[in-house]
Amino acid sequence: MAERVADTAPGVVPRAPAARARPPTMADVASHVGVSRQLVSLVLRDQPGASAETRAKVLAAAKELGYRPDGAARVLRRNRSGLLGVLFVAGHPFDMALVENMYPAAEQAGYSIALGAIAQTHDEARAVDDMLGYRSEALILIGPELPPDELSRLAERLPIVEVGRHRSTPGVDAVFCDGEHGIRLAMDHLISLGHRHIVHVDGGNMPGADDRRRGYVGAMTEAGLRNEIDVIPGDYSELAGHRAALEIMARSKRPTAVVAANDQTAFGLLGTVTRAGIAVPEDISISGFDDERTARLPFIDLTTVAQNAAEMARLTLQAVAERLDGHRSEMRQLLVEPELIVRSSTGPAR
Amino acid sequence: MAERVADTAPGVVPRAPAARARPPTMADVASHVGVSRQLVSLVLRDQPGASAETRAKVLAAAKELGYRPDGAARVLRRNRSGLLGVLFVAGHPFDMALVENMYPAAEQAGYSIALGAIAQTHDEARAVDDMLGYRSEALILIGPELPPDELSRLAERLPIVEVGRHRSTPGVDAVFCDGEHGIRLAMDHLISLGHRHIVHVDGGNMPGADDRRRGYVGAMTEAGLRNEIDVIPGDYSELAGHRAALEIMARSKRPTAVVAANDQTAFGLLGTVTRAGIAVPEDISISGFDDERTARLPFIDLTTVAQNAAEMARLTLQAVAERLDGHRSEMRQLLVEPELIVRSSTGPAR
DNA sequence: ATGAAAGCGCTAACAG
DNA sequence: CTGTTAGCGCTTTCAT
Repeated sequence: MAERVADTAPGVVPRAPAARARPPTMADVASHVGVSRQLVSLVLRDQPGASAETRAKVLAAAKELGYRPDGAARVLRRNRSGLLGVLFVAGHPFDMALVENMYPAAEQAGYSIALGAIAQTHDEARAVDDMLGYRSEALILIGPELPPDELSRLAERLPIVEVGRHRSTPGVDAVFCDGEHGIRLAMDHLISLGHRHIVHVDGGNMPGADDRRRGYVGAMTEAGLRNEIDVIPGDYSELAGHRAALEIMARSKRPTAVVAANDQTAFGLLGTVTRAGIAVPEDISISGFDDERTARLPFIDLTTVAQNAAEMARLTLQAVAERLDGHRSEMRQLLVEPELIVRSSTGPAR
Repeated sequence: MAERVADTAPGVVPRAPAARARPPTMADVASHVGVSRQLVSLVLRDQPGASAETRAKVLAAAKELGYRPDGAARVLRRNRSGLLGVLFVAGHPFDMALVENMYPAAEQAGYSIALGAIAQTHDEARAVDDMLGYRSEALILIGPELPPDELSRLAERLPIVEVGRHRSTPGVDAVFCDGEHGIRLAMDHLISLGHRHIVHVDGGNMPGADDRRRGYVGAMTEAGLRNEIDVIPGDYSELAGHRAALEIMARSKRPTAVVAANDQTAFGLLGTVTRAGIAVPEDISISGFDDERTARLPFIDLTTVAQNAAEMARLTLQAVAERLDGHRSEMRQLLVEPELIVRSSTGPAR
């Protein structure tokens, strides 16, 4: 691999060898002020028991010395880490949206977040292990793929919340979006636009995909379109959308609308048919699910079913707090209602 | 917000109140086997000093009791966390690719990774604070936006590596891709295809954008196209690509090729012109930078400059290890050579 | 090969 | 309001 050491920019003198001094401890702060360690502890935790004067002096000294509390020591002593392990799949846009919303939700509940990415290089079991190693007090699993019995086993040790899917895993809380209803919203919209030949590109066995498929089948059935039911298998990926588009374009009789199981699949469909010269929505309507960031881009402008990530994060933290602080022990499943966002990728049936 | 508690699936009996027993300690394992704590410690750390028989018994007991070492206690005692703080921007695809590659690189070097997401809800300073709170031994900042002097100040406390940009920040190591050379590769490719009117949509002041702009200007100049130099301002986003596409389409004399500062901008360009019925590459050629996952999708198939994320992660960990284990104190800047990947978004000038 | 003693930096319970 | 004492779970001497 090509690699070399670049010259340091001319004129820039590298600093003296960074002296990595032992970071200051509470005792350092205390002796600097001339009080006891414990008093410093009180002040830094905003506990009553120190005079305003002492308080000010301690705070000043802490800042001056660049003191930072040692998390390890605190955790050890308190026997609480205040940490919530959040697992997400690297590269799944909606997972990232949930993660972003977990930060403020956790902060409000008085917890902080330890992130674990799931990737080819780092599987879910490893990530769970990491979080357990950090002494996480609860685990928030975004779209977990771990088998339910393993989660149940984990749930005996600490509270677990599955986000984005619900498998009625014993002992495990779940926060998820009503996928069946969400797809029905999209279907109602399309049917009201006159579409009858509507294809669903499903999500295979990805989290929540079965609900969405059920929504499609239910809506078609109730609209008297049982004979038109047409599910193309997929897996929530752009590639699945691409493949489905190729299949559809090869048909002699094309559908007038496609309901994708998620936004990524919808992008695959949209990108592929557009490049083939098929106009959206004039020739074919396409809808997605998630309302990820890219769905809102003006050149995509995808009609989609929005999952409310902020609300899901809020409910997740509520569930966690009830377990940790409220001593709830019965499992809960919290449902968030989705919302249809109509944009320009859907239009009247031709 | 719509919300309700879903019924627990029929037939599923929620488990008994999960008894959150105090996790077993080393002492528990020791007394279970009938040896001392210290011996258990040796065995679990694979240190010599225990008989094969004892070793086996200890391991068995640990597994049986579901023992997990307490990270906090270990860190406290060893006075090393073994943790590397990795900061990334939530939703930046190439950042995620780097993160993925950091895991195996860190593991090989004997470190583990603490992840900090940078998002609207959680700015870079907060994320740095989090990492410092976990007692990270070094900070790996992917495309940092923090001012250089702040980084320099941090670097007095612990090793810092900037990944993806280089600002010759005193005391801070940098691992980055040669953006100037990368863009020149793309330019050479386009010029050899006969393009002369080539536009660059730049990355404004995003990490690495200045190098890439310099590459464009240099290549144009050397090709005798100084008068054709044409830079449209951008910011590495799809939206910037979209806006640039609108501007280009409104012109009476359109360029025959566009060199985008990164892949996201290229997607914005590609998506916008394609939907407007302009054919790529027949009517216009488009190239990107990064080679993120989506660039490889068949319906995008973007000609782009690949940054080698695995190599960058490897060098990053090398830099960290040299500081932490090898006691290097001079700053280093490590350059990774990019590679042009020709796909179907570029073709001969019309 | 095994164990005893000490202590990492902090906080909790209690005494002054 | 301030200080004392003790100990979280582990690793590191050092002695046996």
